[in-house]
Amino acid sequence: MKLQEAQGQFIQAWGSLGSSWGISKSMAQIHALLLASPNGLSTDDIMGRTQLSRGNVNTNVRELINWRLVRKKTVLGERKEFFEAIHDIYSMAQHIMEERKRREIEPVLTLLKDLKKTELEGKDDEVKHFQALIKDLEEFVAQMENLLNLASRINSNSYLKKMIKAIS
Amino acid sequence: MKLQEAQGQFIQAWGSLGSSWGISKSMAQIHALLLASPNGLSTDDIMGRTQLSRGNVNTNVRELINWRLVRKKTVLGERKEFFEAIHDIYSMAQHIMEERKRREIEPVLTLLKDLKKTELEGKDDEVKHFQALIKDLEEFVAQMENLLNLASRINSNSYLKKMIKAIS
DNA sequence: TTAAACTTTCAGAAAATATTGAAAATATAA
DNA sequence: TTATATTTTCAATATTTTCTGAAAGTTTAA
Repeated sequence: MKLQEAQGQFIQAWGSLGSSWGISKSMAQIHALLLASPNGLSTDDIMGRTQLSRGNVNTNVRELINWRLVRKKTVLGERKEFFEAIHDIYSMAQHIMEERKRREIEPVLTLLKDLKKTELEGKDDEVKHFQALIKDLEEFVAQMENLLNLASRINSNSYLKKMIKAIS
Repeated sequence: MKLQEAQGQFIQAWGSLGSSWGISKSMAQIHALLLASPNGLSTDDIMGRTQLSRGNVNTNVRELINWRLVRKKTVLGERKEFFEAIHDIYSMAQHIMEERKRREIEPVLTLLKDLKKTELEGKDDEVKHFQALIKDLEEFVAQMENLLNLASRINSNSYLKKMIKAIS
C-alpha cells in the first residue's frame, strides 16, 4: 500500500472520531494530516491533501493552534507559514483535556457550586436527592482531575506505568 | 430558589455539555432530569418537564437505556412505563466510557492494527514517522484503558482514592 | 512605493443533525 | 371481543453546524 493511501485512511478515521466527540471533522482531519507529517505543511499543502477550502483550513489551523496541538513554523527562505503538530501523544492528550475542561466542564462546575450554596424550596426528599447529586458530581470531577494529573505523568515515568497496570 | 428552577438550570447545563461532546441535547437533558428525580418518571412527565415531543422523548429514553444509563421501571397498578436513571455517578461514567469506546474508539483501533500489519511504500523517513505514530497511538489507548479500569475501582476503594491523590 | 505573495474574514450555501407530530402498532382492561 | 391507553415509527421540517470562496487585509521583496 502507498503511504499516502494509508495516511488517507487515517485522516478519514480521525475525522469521524473527531465528529462523534464534538470536534469539527475538518479540524480533526487537518490534525491527523499534520500528525502524520514529520515536517510541517503549508496551507496549500493541507488544502491539497484534505480537499478543504482555504478558509476552512485557515480557520481550523488557527483553532488547532489555540488548542496548542499545532505550532507555526517558519522555514528559512520561505515566505509561507508552515504548521507542525505536536507529535508527543501524551502532551497532545493533555492539551485536549485541559482545553475541554476549560471550555465545557468549568461552566457546569460553576453552576454546581452556585446551586450548592442556594437554599432550595421543595419536598424534603427531592431537595435532599438533588443536593446529593450535586455533591456526587463535584466529587467525581475532582477525582477525575486527580486521575488526569496522574495520566499526564505516566508517559515520563515507567514506574508509574507499571504500577497502574499492576493495580488495574 | 424553587427546586424546580434549580433542576431546570441543571438540565439546561447538562444539555449543553452533552451537545459539545457529541451527545444529542435532548438525550442529555432527559438524562439530567432523570438524574435529578429520585423516583422514575413517565414519558408524559418527561415531556412536561423538558418541553420535548413524545417521539423525541421515546427515542432518547430508549437510547439512554441502550447506554445503560437508565432503566425501565414498572409501578404497581400503573399501566405506563416509568424510567429511572442509574444514580451512582461512577457506574454512570463507566457505562458512558464503555459505550463510547465500543462505538468510536474500537473502529479506529481496528484500522491502526490493520495499518500496522501493512507494508508501506514511500520515503523511508516518512514511512517510519507514520509507523511510529500508529505505535504511539495504540500504546496510548492501551494505557488509557488501564487508567479507566483503575478509575472504575476508585469509588469502592477509598485506599486507592487516597493513593491517587497522593501521587497526583 | 508597487506588486506579488500570502493570510484572514465572513455572508451565504450546503450538509449534517435533531426534532416534531400524527399515524400505525401494540398492549391492556373491561 | 372492543375500546382505550400507551408506545413506536418515520417522513417532513427545523435547527445547528460546517464549509466555501471571493473580497479585503496584511506582509514582504524589490
